[in-house]
Amino acid sequence: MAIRRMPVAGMRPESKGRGARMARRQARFTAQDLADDPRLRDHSPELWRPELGEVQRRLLSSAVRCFAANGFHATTTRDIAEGVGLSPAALYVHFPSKELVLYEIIRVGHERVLAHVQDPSIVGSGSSADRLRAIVAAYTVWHARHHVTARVCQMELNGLTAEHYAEIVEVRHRTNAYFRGAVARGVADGTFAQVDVERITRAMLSLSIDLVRWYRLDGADSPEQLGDFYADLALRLVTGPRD
Amino acid sequence: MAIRRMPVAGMRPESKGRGARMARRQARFTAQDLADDPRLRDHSPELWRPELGEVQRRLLSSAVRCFAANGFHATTTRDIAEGVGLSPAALYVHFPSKELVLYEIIRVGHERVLAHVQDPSIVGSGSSADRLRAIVAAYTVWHARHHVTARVCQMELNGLTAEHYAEIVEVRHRTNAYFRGAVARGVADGTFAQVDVERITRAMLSLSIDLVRWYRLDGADSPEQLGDFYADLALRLVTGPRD
Amino acid sequence: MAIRRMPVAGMRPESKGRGARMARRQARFTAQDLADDPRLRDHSPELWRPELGEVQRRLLSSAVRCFAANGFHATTTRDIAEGVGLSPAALYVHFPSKELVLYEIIRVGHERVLAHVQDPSIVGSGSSADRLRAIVAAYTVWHARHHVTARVCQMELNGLTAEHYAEIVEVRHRTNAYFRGAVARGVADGTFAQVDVERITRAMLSLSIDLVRWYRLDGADSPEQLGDFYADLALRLVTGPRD
Amino acid sequence: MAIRRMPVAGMRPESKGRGARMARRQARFTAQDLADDPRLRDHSPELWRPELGEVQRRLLSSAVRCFAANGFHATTTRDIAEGVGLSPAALYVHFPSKELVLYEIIRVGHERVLAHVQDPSIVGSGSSADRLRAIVAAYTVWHARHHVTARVCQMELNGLTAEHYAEIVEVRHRTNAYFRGAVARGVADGTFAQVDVERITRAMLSLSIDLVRWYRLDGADSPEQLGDFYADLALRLVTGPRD
DNA sequence: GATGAATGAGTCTTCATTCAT
DNA sequence: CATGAATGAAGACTCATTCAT
Repeated sequence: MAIRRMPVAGMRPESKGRGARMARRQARFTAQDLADDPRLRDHSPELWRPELGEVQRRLLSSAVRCFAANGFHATTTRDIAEGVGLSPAALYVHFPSKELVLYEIIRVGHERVLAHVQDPSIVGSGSSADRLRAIVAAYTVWHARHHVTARVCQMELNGLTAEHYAEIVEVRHRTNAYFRGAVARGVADGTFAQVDVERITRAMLSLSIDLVRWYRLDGADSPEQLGDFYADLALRLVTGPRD
Repeated sequence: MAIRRMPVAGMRPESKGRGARMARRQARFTAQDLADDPRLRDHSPELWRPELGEVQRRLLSSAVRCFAANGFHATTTRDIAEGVGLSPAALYVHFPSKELVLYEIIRVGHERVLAHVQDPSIVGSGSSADRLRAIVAAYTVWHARHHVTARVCQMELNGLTAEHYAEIVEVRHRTNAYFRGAVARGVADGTFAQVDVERITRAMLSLSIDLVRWYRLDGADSPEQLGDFYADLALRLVTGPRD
Repeated sequence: MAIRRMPVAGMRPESKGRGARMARRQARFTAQDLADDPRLRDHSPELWRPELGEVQRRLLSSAVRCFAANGFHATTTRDIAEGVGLSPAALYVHFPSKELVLYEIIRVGHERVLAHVQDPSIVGSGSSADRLRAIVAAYTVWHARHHVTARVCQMELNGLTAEHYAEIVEVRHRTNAYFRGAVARGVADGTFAQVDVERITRAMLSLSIDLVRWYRLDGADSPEQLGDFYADLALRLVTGPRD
Repeated sequence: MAIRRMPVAGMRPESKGRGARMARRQARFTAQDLADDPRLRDHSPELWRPELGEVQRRLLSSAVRCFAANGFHATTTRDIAEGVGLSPAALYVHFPSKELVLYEIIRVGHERVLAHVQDPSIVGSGSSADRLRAIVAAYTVWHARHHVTARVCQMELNGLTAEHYAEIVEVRHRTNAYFRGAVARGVADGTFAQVDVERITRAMLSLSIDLVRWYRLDGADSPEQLGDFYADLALRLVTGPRD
């Protein structure tokens, strides 16, 4: 359950470094390292907006891997471009800046999660308990299935400009409010115990958010299994203290 | 429950920057900004090793604020030094490199948590339930009381060299194993339900780790209150599904 | 009488730039800005060699405006091409390089001035005074009528390659010698005072050359009026000090 | 009287280029080339503000030579720094940006000229004619003595930001108004003919400004000789047409 | 002809780090 | 101890130019 730097432990990136200059440089993973890393498999290719071009979508996927493994600030435009076999300058043919690559990733990520948990075909129209189950499961499944992208969405927010950051925070507020509403409804209609809605909602979100630190598609749990498990836990959390 | 960039929202850091050049730069918070930010209050000064000098400890506290607010890579040695009223070169009188400042913070942080949750006077020698309660509460209290430092410990691991990273991972493994043991004991002795130890332990840790993203000392909950709350939740998680 | 950056003062070019990245960039005027600027009206379209195609001539006119407003080095091939509604690559269909666009402008400009001041129908065959009058007026009129092009001819010489620069210098030498001859003749035949021919010639040329810095077609003087005025001044300069 | 690229004609900068990559690059003069060029001798070292440090003043002198020879945009920060034997990064220890180096040069230059022509010990309190003589001579002497700096002041204005440009324009307006006043006074008191004050003032300024294109300290005229000569011409210009 | 995509070679600027004082 | 000055090594981004379509 360790927090790990995502690429394969034991593989030392500096072993492939760009020469002596790397010596003093922070060890980092190159696009080469990342391309084949099983820990960085996720389903991001299906995420990107279809109106973007092929190269743009591949650049986004490369950037997601780089940002997830090394962080936004430790990722160079060269890293991103090399992940697609292009020169650094090519990035600027498709995106106006490195920050806008990050913004596109984070914005789309946040919009997709929100849409996913609000999807009527998923949420259904059942009881408060069923509804909460569905929401938590959907949220968890999304984060697990797209865990590499989700990691960037959760951990690289400080690479955004102030303006873009504010926009993302707004989406997060809406998502959080949606969760809080689901909990509050169950409390109001007596399905759940008289829990502290704010604190309980926070805890539920924490569970799913934190999985971006450790989840792997090739691990023990499929996204759906983990979703079920966390949905169970969520229900247990809104069950008041046993008497 | 939003994730926030830690310093006060709405305060535009570049307004105090080093001149026009800052305009184009990624918005960042300077030591000045950070010194007075209520969100960055934590109890880090009591953390540092007593054998360190006064200036070293103040540099560590400054670095913690900078790393928490802007991230390791976006923090300059000037940022850290200015937080103590020194020049960048002075940092090197007290630490051999910026990375070693981070390492000192993260290492001490991890050791302190581990020591804290293992502290016999805290854990006691009660039942499996009492023991788990105490451990979760202690872990949570530590993360809340030192949430700024804890944020660095959780989120800036990729600023470490490979060697230092490996050392930290080792400590984390021991901490996680300690938790897992407490859960496993309760399951073994029948105090808890037959839960999936691995998954449940992970969930419990997630709750406390994730609080570094949003906790503030001037918020609604004191560290102890949050510790109690999360200890309650932990117990509820090891209670099997009610039937 | 100020030297001005040619486009309308107060118009902030970056407001129309290529996005946020322009902010940090040296303020420049885009082809859009320049197209409608009354200060950049001149008669360049009639200048270009008729054997050039329509698109080539329009590219030259666009380039003249860009070079005059921003300077050769601060003008991109994109700027030039956009002034004609084409992509940067299209420039290379019509010219082999950006430098050759500049060279074509400057060479044609210099040849045209020389031809103009030597035009027998203008210079006539009158007295030394009439001849000098005519030459100065013609030189001035040309620079005023084509002041945007002339500005490029006078101020962007250092954008040329060494070879092209040398060719242009040669034409300038001939032009200057032609002026010097007209002054010398009047001195020799007693029409003018015993002035220092070299210094006086330089002064006369300075007057007409410097107008490229401030002249506008929509200003107080028409090219012909200014030509008359400077011709008067020239005669006054070759009149020795009155006693 | 040719306009020349300032460094020694015949010396081809690319002969010392940085290798094959220079082939396609615009030929430029390096700091090495410029250091010993007799055409680039001027008196700039005495110009810089005394509160600046030694290194800052030497950087300004180096920058002046580079900007004069190659233009602001074709000058790299490396060029400037190498002229003082420093690395490119050292420039930023002393100036916050390349543009601010230019601004310092141009601002000081403009302030110095204005102060010089307004210096009571130079202008005296004589007749309108004496006064105009003194002003024109002082203006000319300044431009000749500091012709390399003056060239930058006159020809590199478009390297300034919009804000700095506006400040400089304001100083120029004051200088021009001062000249205009001197002419207008002589016209008003009957010392001069009823000349067109605006046009005549412009012509007088043109003479002195244009000398930055061709003047050399090792040429035929000393600054004072040229000042006398242009003062004579100026008086001849304000003498009405002979009857 | 025209252009979208691509890139080699730079350019300004930053920054961790060193060192003489 | 502290620092001002200096720098090697990057890094984001630009741009003239090429080329397949």
